[in-house]
Amino acid sequence: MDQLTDDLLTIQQVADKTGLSTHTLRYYEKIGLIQAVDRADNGHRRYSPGDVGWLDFLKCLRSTGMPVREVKRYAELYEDGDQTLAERRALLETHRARIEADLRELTANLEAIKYKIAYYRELEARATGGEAETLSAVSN
Amino acid sequence: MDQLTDDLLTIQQVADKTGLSTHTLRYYEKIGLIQAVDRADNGHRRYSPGDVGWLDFLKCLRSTGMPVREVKRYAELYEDGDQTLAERRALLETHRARIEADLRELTANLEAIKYKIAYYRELEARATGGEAETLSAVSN
DNA sequence: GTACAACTTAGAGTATGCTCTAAGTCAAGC
DNA sequence: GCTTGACTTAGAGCATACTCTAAGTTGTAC
Repeated sequence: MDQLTDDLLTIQQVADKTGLSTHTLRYYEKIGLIQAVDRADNGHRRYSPGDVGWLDFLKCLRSTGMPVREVKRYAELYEDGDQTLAERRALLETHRARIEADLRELTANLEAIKYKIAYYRELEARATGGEAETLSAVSN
Repeated sequence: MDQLTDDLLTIQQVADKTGLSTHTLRYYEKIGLIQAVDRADNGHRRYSPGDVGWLDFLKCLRSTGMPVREVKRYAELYEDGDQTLAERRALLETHRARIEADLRELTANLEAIKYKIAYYRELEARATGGEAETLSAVSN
């Protein structure tokens, strides 16, 4: 059970490769995030390189916060072929805008946290005897 | 019920100001993310400017993905006074590193999505008759 | 004095996304 | 021929974080 014909992978191999658990891989298939995967004669899943590519992109969408139902919509559009290209692109562009907004917010909040860290550092320095420049007050 | 003495705010005013729902404000207090808020004679909450400042920072921590239990830990340390400064700072620095990692991942995934969008754009252009440069293949 | 709106509580319910369990099949190695 | 390990299924369970409900109190406005 090591070298399969073609480049077909077992569910465990795909789990190792993608970082998704075998549970999650079956779950994603069940809810339609990935189309029915081919089976070996014994009923075991055999993932094609295309399946793995899709899973990689799916992971990218999920880890950037696209909700499962939207990934599912995207997957459905994909199955409907080329006539859905524009709609798929629109979906991705909406998501892209969301990510860019998230990045801006995350960056701004990061600055606030860095500022607080600097403030704490100053308080600690003062507590251990040193005298320092004063950052404008930020409590808590 | 408009102008209260001092700068104390009702729960609704704080909700409007912070964007957290009144439900969430009570929930946060119940689970210890914010210490017991002062009460008016009738038992209604009266939020001080300090409470609001803490809620703002709390929001910053939560929206950057710090888990509730960790925010709670931070809140507890804060209540224990100055001797917890170093620990609080350590907590924030760990969180900061997490945010920076998230930013890197988000940025990388954004690039992949932008690339896919560009690929779709090219396919669409080709479909409507135009001939274009070929981006190296990315399916799905 | 009664309607109304804003608040109070404890605790139940919901949304999202997995994650795990139980029972069973199957092929390979000893 | 029996153990072992990887797989299969349906469906239950769990983690996180709210979000809402029901029943009750209070204070002002008419």
